[in-house]
Amino acid sequence: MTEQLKNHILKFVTPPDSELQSFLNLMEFEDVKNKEYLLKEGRYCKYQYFILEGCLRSFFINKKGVEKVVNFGIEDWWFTNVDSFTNQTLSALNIQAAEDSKVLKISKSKLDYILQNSLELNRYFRSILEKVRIADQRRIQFMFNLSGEELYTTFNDYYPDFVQRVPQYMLASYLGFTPEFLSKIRNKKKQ
Amino acid sequence: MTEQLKNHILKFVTPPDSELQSFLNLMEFEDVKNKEYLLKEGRYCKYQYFILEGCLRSFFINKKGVEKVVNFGIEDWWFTNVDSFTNQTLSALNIQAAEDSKVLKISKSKLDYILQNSLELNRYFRSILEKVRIADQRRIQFMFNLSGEELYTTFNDYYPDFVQRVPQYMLASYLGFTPEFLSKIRNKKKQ
DNA sequence: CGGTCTCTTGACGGAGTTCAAAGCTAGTGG
DNA sequence: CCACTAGCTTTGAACTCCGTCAAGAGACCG
Repeated sequence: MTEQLKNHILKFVTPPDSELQSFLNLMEFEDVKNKEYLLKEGRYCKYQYFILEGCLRSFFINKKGVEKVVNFGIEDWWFTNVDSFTNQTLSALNIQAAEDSKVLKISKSKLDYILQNSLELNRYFRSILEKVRIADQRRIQFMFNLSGEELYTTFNDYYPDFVQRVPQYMLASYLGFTPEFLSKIRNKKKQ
Repeated sequence: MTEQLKNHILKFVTPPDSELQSFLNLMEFEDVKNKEYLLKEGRYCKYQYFILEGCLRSFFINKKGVEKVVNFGIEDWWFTNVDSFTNQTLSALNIQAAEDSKVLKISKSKLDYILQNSLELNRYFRSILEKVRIADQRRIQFMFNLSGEELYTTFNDYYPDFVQRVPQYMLASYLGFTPEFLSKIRNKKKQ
């Protein structure tokens, strides 16, 4: 079950076997059905999740009562609400399964323990954060630079198979516009 | 000169003195005047910068020839183009001083060397990345949730003194709209 | 004092939203 | 196996926020 995470780690760093094993032993398995919640707004985010299969999303409800999708995560991605998890503050976000999913999770105290001792696992999580930061920065750049239609086609080109996996209204929300508008973009392209 | 960086590090971690010193010894000082470039689009981003005083910004020029500000950095912040720096790819961004500034810089190879050996400095840079990730996530949430006017007033409330430090057109660009529109927001508030 | 850089103002246009209604689709139970 | 429902997507008309363009007014710096 932790074999998949082990392989992921070994793509980035090569920790001593003992360190790696004691880390993997701290991970707990969890099976979540589509639409189940791993975190609800107003609670503390206790875990960081490694997605084995399926898809998670984080979102909040804005003043008008509309869901806003902040992030998606799929296989081999780490997923959490960084803010609530690292600062131990109340979460402004929900985390929910967007498909039936299998995840590994680890609590903050256990992760902290590991990161106080393992050089290589620090390097691993630092690398993960670097990648995520690069993704966030690209996303910000795209949001500034592209029209709604361009955002959609760009996203479609980058992740052609992912687009099939989630409802259109979630994708629209993630890209920053309404489902109605996305529908119009899609139908314009057909002609 | 490196005292300020040392203090910053000690707020997060407590590395052995030898590690800390050898790290600080690798930092190089640079004095930049307002509007000087530390990185130009199409080049490699060779350095990560720690800002001692002043203000840096990163930006790109979009298809229409308009400057888009991606980030600002001020005293006690690390600043770089993560994408170009970590992946050693050509930079899509410029980094420019937005005020007369003093910075410390370190090259990728030197930083990598440090991070292969120092547990505590790995923890430091991981913490920095966590903070930065939290900021990016908040920014994405704001951009989705708030109108232009709300973005401005929110930013104004968070960083009231910073708003005075940069030209309005840079701030408008950073917030994702035009200087004309910002001007209209500001004048509406006066009445 | 002259020039460049920055900010303001107004008229117009367009990308995307809102609201409401209807059309699909898949799952559920009888 | 069909009927029903709930959730998702489509469509269209009116509307709004913000961009574009152009011209002018300040402000700063050599």
